Amino acid sequence: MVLPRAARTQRRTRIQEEKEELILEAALDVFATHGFRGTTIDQIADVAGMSKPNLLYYFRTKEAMHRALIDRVLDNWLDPLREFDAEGNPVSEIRSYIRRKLEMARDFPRESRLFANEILQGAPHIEDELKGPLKSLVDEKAEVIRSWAKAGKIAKCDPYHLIFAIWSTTQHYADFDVQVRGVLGEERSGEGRFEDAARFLEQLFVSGLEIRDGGA
Amino acid sequence: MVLPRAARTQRRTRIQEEKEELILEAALDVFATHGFRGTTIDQIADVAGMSKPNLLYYFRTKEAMHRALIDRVLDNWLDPLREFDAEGNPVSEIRSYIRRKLEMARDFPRESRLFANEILQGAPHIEDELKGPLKSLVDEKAEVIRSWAKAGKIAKCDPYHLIFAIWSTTQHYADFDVQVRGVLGEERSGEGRFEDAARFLEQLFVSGLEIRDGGA
DNA sequence: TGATAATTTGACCGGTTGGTAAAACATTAC
DNA sequence: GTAATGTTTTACCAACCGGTCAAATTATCA
Repeated sequence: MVLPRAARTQRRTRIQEEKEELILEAALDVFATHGFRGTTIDQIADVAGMSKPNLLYYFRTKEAMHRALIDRVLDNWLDPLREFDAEGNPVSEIRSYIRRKLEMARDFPRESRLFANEILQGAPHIEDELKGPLKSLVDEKAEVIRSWAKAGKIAKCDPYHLIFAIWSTTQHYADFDVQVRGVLGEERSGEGRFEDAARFLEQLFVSGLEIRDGGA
Repeated sequence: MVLPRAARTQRRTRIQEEKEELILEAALDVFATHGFRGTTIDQIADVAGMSKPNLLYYFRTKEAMHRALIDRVLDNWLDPLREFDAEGNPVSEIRSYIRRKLEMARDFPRESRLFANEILQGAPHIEDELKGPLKSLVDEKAEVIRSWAKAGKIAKCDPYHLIFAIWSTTQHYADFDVQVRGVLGEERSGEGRFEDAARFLEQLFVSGLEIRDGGA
């Protein structure tokens, strides 16, 4: 038989698993920097070190590769938020959420950029996920934050915009990396910038959410 | 004569000015959502309501359109930071900088996304601007912020990362608009979200930068 | 009005793109 | 070993891409 992988019920051979991984790795590289439409199959094949028809044997279309990547990334992307614990100490929960997101920006910048590209271009492939699972999870965690505020453990604030602020500030170091490095200059563009960012952001959010006399 | 606009020394006709504007308007639409490589001249021509050769009469290449847009946007993009006044009151300067950036995200989302796309894709067309004029301006303003901190007017913090945080949180509402609206749900996706965001961000940054006993 | 310059169009071109067909080659199962 | 299955390659195609050209049309102005 000559059916490509997607048509089979079960993953079979070792070679399949390896090649699919190799392809997705290459595809991540290219999609992350050029977006869906700006990416060509030839480019991916080139990075993966195989011929285009060979690549198309494993993923029948460009869409299929993109979808496989998006599914995987979206899931990982939400992990740090899932860990957000309602029972924990508010300040340290927020602090460690920031730290985890920042680590992801540092360790998986391509994944972050793939996601950013998708959203920037109007999320044509993941609108349902945004309005479904993603929204549900955020709703749930927003409720946790709201209850902390109500209990007087942190300052009153809109929990949704708090989450947006944590997302944007942390992902900025992956998505806008070129700009960050351009502005910081060569001498401050080492990995140390992530520690500086962590220090700053923890300070900002922790003291920004501290309860004080003037409240609200 | 039949020389396209770029070759002429002076802007001549009314029709030229109108058409160029029309084209850039259309190009902004398309570039902002598909990025440079993902955009086709046909698409732009279509949105602009003219034929491709006609469009190419005004801008000889896709690059030329993109460059014209980028130049214009980059300049506007920096305006709010330029207004940042060393002599003003620190807290209200930061507050109004946030407000201005948020207004830009609300009123010029396509411009923000064009810029974001360019950075995401590695800033191939504006690397020089990033390391030159942009860096210089940020360096200058960072020095102002540092002096405020030294004078005890705001909490000590890394001024570069403060600026990054303001950029990312505000632009988030333009660049990640689909996601923001998806998460907030239909009922909170009106223009009111910008006011909520402003309230939240002003609170976050102002009290996050306030001097307190345990200070930084 | 007519001459001149500015604008618009349709037909076209070479290169690239996403994807296919079929056969050659490699691997595995018996 | 050999038959069946899985993998890779070569050759290809139709559509699309950025861009050109020359002719047709329209605006400008003496």
